[in-house]
Amino acid sequence: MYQRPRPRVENRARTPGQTPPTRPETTGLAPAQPAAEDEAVIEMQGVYIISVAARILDMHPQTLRKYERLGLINPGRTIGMLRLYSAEDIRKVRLIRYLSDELGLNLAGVEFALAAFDNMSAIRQRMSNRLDGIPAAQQVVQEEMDLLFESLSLPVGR
Amino acid sequence: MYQRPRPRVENRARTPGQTPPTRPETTGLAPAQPAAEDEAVIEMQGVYIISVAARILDMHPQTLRKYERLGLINPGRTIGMLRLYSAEDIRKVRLIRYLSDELGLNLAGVEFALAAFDNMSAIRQRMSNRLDGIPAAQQVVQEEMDLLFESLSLPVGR
DNA sequence: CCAACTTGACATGAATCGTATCAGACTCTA
DNA sequence: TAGAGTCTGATACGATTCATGTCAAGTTGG
Repeated sequence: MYQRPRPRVENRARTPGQTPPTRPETTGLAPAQPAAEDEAVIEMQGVYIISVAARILDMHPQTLRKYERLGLINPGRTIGMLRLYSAEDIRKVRLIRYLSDELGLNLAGVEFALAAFDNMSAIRQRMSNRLDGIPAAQQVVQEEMDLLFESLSLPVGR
Repeated sequence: MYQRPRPRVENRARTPGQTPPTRPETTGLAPAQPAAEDEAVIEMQGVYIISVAARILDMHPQTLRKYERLGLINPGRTIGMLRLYSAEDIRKVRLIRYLSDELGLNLAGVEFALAAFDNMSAIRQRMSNRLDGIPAAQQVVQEEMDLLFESLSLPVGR
């Protein structure tokens, strides 16, 4: 696990379009601003540069870069190529970490699982669409596919 | 990969109920009988003790024991506790090997994938049952779930 | 301006995996 | 019944993977 100098989080939610906050990504540097919200509580809706995302996730920036290199995540970029992590990206990394740390999957397994989730979501949508005129059947599919996702014992919020 | 002394396979298909053939499981011992059928061609319908199963699969017996210890497979047993591998067991090991060797999953990932397959199969069956009175919907579910399984790019026959 | 970012390479320690071996007891075929 | 083969359980090995860490040289942006 990425070792924090102090259990502190200071990144505030920001609206997209603004310039990202610049903060050191290296270890050992004390935060310049006091924390206002807990990591597990903050309502994320902005975008963050890699050092901020790493601090939110309590992971090493190199780990995030590696995930991107492997195609597991796809954070946006500034015009100058700086990585920008959205709330969705953060959520996805948390899922990756869950699959890796809690379930013990290696990154090939994580890739397989993520692809399976995507395929399941897509098929679910396709079935729902095709059953548009049969509400009863739509209901069955919704319920059963919900069960299927639950059976994978994933953390809340996908 | 389990290194064979010679690329030879001599196990014949046997009907269940008969006593299993006894053959050395250790490496370096030359087969006592010449091969009659190719591994990839034989129609398997019998049960095999571990040394024979290992030879069919070209894997080390210890690997098969480890898979069982991890709950990945569940070969039957003789009254005297000798492992008996059915054709279904052999097929499952081949799937495990595909997930491991070709897709690069570790054993935790294999376990996750196998469980996901089982859950998908079960949900598919449940949906089909619940849509018993709506053939059109049943058809949709069958087609889409087929697509879902295909999307996992598994080797033929599961 | 200059701190923080970029890419790319390389190193480390811990963990995993398939394979391998050993000991002592048990099974089952010939 | 002799003995080849299997059983459980432990331990060990080299190769590989993973998260982390560091370095260099160049670029971005408050």
